[in-house]
Amino acid sequence: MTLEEARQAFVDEWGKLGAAWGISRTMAQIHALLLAHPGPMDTDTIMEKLVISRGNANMNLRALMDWDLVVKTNQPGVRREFYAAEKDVWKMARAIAAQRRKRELEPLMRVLGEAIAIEPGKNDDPAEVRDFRKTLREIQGFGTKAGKALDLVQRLDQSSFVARLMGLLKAG
Amino acid sequence: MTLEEARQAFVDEWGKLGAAWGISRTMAQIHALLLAHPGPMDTDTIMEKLVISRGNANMNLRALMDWDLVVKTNQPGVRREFYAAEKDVWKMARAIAAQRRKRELEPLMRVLGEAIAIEPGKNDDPAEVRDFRKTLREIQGFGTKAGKALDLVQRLDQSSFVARLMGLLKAG
DNA sequence: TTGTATTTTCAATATATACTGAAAATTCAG
DNA sequence: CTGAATTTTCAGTATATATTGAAAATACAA
Repeated sequence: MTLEEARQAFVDEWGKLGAAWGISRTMAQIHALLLAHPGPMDTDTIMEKLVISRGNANMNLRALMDWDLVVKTNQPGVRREFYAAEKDVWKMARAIAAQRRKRELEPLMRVLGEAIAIEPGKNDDPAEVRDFRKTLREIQGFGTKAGKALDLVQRLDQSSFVARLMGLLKAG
Repeated sequence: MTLEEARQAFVDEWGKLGAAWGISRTMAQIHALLLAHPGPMDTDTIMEKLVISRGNANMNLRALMDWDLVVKTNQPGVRREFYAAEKDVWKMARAIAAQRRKRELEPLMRVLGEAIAIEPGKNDDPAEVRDFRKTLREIQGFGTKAGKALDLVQRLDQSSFVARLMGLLKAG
């Protein structure tokens, strides 16, 4: 396996992983490509390596920047823009956690709150209402804990968090 | 907001959440429907509530059983099969964690191992190989820790795990 | 400025994914 | 067994999502 083949294998697998996590395959592949190369890369190189159109490359790069996973850089004297992935895995995880919290956890928690707060109509079976609320409260509790965990992840750095977590896990 | 409206809101939101996590919207909606009702439900009721075909309902119920999120039950004297969601949120989370570990983490770790173990060709820049391996090793390290955490989640019950995690997080 | 390299947008199109519906298979009470 | 109820399968179709490519907008060196 040469370097290029290994990179290709990584790009493919990262793309699959992205797809399984609701991120478009191409977006994950661009991310992997940038992760797998030492320096920043320009749009044409990305287009060529992944065999995708300029529009596609541009849109997905924008999405990656939106997720704070990729930043634009400039090379002195060169007009083109270059793109680089954040390579610190911990920062990467934090960026993803922050985004998913905002995009998914928060809307869910809002709906749970509203659904639990229903004023049941007189045709609603009180036992069913109780059951429904109970299930939703459980999910809400789980979500609250997940949110707190994500908050801490935002604040701690990798070494202290992971060290503590690992200590905890060994003790468990 | 009546009970039915609240259920509908929950089903919608859970469907969106599922879609964002790479689970088909309908699969997540069926799951939500079962979570939001006290007893098991038969295929026709699900079809009617979500306005979907029999084939669709059947396929997604099978997928949910595959994920260990839903079980078939029988009612004495009734031929039809009834379906019920696991409502314990912690068990639900464990089931999902176990599946995702197998489906996503394990294949990724295999590819990472293979890519790190490349025998670089003589045309491969040693510095690039070193960089590439460094990035992949970081991801591998992260994956290993995530896997260990998932292992523990499998073994501990909710109260002891969450209590320990919360203690940890407050201390951080 | 002006001209050109570069990025961005987006309607049209292609592709992937999900869904339907009816036929085939299965199950089970009688 | 028999046959009706029920589940399962899957080819065909619909829908959603991703991608292209070229025109428009933008940025910038001269």
